[in-house]
Amino acid sequence: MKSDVQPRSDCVFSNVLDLLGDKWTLLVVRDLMFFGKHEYKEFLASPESIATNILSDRLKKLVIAEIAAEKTHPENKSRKYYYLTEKGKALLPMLIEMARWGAIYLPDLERMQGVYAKLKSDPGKVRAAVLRSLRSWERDHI
Amino acid sequence: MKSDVQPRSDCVFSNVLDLLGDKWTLLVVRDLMFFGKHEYKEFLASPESIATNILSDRLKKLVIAEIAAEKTHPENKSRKYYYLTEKGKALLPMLIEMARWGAIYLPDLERMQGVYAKLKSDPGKVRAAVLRSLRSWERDHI
DNA sequence: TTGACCACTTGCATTTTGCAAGTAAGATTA
DNA sequence: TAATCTTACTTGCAAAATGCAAGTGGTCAA
Repeated sequence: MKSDVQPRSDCVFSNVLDLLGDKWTLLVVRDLMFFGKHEYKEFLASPESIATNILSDRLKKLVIAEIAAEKTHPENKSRKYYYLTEKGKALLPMLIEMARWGAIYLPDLERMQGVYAKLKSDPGKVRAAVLRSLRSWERDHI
Repeated sequence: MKSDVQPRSDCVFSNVLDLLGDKWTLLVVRDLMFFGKHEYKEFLASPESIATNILSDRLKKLVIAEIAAEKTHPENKSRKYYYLTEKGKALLPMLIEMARWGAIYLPDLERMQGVYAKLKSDPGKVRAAVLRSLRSWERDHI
């Protein structure tokens, strides 16, 4: 299903950026992918302090784009789980390359040194571990 | 040299997106990387029809971030060449993974079929060819 | 000297972002 | 059962970003 945004052209980069090309969307994907965050308040608690209307808007767009999916919390109807679809998990290689670029050109990010070291030694392993963790959570929750 | 944008956090994704996370910046990088475009009017002619003030702004930011560089045209002082720095060329793996994601999830983009086929058969070759082309242009012009 | 070209800048309207307060549904507690 | 709390938002409005269309200044060629 298509986003209702009119594509600017039929270039793959343009189309991807129509979906993901803002400062917040990929941070939500990051939280889903790497930080085991699945609920609205967890995303709100990320260090960048996203605004509530922006978070709501981005989650909605990710669901519409089928990059993420949502389900009502099994025990508490006030809460929702968000999680990545296969389409969303498939963004991992791009995010890994983004992080590898950052390892070289943004080396001083204190919080990233552990991740940078792992990416340097075995990016394949990082990828496998992330996917394993995502699937494990889904087995338990979906 | 740092951008004058205050980072939102010390996460690599957040920092990269502070530089690149809008709809236009990576399209300019795309034109530099893949389409042999080096001048302002060439970027203006891309199918997405970027606004002149936005293009100017994004080129300036790419130069400040040292992702691109500029030089006055050797024969005509009214014109400028823009080209990717090593830092800019190093975005290629991320762009390749973005395109590979698009090959799976945005398969119907008519303009992309040739690129999709090449990425499928030999992404390493694509990468090498792009870098070769960039360096060749630089030997002739910088 | 004039007109064309190129790379922008500018003023203003529109859109997006983000703040802060508020709302509704559901859960918990007294 | 009612009051309070929690959660996920929505809303109104201000600020910032985007983008349109016109304009500007420097350079070049005729």
